[in-house]
Amino acid sequence: MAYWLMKTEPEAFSLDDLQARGQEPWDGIRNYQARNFLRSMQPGDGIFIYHSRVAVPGIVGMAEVVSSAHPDPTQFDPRSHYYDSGSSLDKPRWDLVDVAYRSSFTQCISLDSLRNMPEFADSPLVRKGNRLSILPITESQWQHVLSLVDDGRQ
DNA sequence: GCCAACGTTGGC
DNA sequence: GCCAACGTTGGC
Repeated sequence: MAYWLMKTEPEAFSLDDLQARGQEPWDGIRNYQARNFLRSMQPGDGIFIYHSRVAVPGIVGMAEVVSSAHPDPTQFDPRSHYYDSGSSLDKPRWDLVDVAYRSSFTQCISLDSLRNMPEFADSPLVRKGNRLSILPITESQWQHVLSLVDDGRQ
């Protein structure tokens, strides 16, 4: 059992969209470090969903990994924005996992507040210029955020 | 919308 | 294998 944080731009795909669909293949990851994290995910792992490129970026709710990593089909589709001509069916370069909606926080745990939590002092999440869209969350980070939303979780 | 920070690409 | 140029991310 491990914990992760996944960023999304709500304008493209929000936590509400995930809630509406129930479950979604998390495609389009095109960064090797993020892909390697995808590959180490297991069904049952917890996920914080983070909204980026908004007025108040932060953790907005929770999801769960419901599949292990498998090839991202968009890499093979020339019409896809995520097409990768350097990838092939027998040697796929990019993977995805399926993600299921779990809950929405009544209140966003903002990046600003995360910066003030000792638990997140060493997290790449709060480092300037960080561009990792998937990153591991420690047990203490997970528990701490949960403790802040315990009475506010929907 | 701007732009700093970063990862990737490709010429050499 | 270096590194400039480029494209993208994401806070602001």
